Amino acid sequence: MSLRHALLGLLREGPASGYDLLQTFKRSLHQTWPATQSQVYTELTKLADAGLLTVTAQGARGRKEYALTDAGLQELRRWMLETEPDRYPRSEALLRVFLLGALTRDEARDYLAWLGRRAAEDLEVLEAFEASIDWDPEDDLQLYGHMVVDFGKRLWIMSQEWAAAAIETIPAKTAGEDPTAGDEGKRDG
Amino acid sequence: MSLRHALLGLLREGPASGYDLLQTFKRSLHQTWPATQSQVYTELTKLADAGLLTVTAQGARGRKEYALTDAGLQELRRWMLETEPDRYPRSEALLRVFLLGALTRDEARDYLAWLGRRAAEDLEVLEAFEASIDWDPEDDLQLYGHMVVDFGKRLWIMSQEWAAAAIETIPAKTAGEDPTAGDEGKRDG
DNA sequence: GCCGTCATGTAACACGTTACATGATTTG
DNA sequence: CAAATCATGTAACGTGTTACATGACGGC
Repeated sequence: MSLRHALLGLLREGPASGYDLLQTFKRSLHQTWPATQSQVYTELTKLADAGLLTVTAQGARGRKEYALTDAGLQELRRWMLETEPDRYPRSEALLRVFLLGALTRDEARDYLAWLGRRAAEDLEVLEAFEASIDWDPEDDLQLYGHMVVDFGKRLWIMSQEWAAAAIETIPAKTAGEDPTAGDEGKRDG
Repeated sequence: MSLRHALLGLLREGPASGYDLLQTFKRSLHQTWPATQSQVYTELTKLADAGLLTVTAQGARGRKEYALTDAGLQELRRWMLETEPDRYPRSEALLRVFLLGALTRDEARDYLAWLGRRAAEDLEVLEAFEASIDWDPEDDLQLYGHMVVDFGKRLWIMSQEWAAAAIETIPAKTAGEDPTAGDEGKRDG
């Protein structure tokens, strides 16, 4: 149940509407914790019902501004300090590496090369983003946001190196390679 | 819908029961794609209904052995070749870094140090696992499994380096730091 | 005969995605 | 006045987790 706490965390910076929070998710949190419009509005209503947020203003077009309550801040801190984050992020890209036996070795090499290229693209995007901001270490959002960006950069660099090395470990063509033909690739025992 | 394809992929290696597949998930796939008992049995039934698997044997204690059908192999290859994996894995640990402003700077440093230690532990476990196996590059499961292990090792090494660097970027104590007291930490504009 | 492991299944609930539905305000 | 953007909400569905429920087989 992390979306709840992500919202509490963002509201710590000051009051905001569902729409505002949605923009924040799109702009800065999407690569770490994506959230849909539907989810955000529903969760805000629940959080307000639970007393962790309050509606502080009603603006034009039915806009509702939410603010963190004391109970909300306590709950956020409790979650941060007393619960452990999931140990392993679920990576679909890596699951596919595991299942690469379903493809020919050429197709497997292509997939790994593609992962490497995608990592390179993501790195470029992050570097451009990083360069566009004058990071102030006295501002919490920027201090910790920059850490997340740094993690991302290191991840994509590492991924490229890994993909290149992985391709090299695939043996050159041997006999009888055709995954569409069921089990014939493995004869041995 | 990746569990479906993970099961198809594992059954490519030969027929197996739900119980067998569950062991595989626990032993080798848990860090990449966790699956619960409930989920596996339910999904196997659905896959069989859809004709992507067939029951090839009924053993003792109601054991059912499933095998991949032609349609199943085709579906697996279609998924691997024609669909793209999610771009960003969802990391709760990283989300928390983003929200570290809710803690004091000392607490934030502790969290980052803890992440570093956890990465070190995970690296040790992986290295022990890697050393326990004599990886045969001609066996698909081992070839690609080893790639996943290598990715994990690089990830934990990178994570340790990142955590150490991140701690260094937190400025030494400044004035008025108390996250329990709402917004007072930020005065400025 | 008891315990551990093998073995499967279902029900309730939480979380996440997609699609639908509506309408006000601002800008050109 | 048309289009873009602001702004919220709900319904249906798919996926994932936890808990419950049951029972056979093998070894001691």
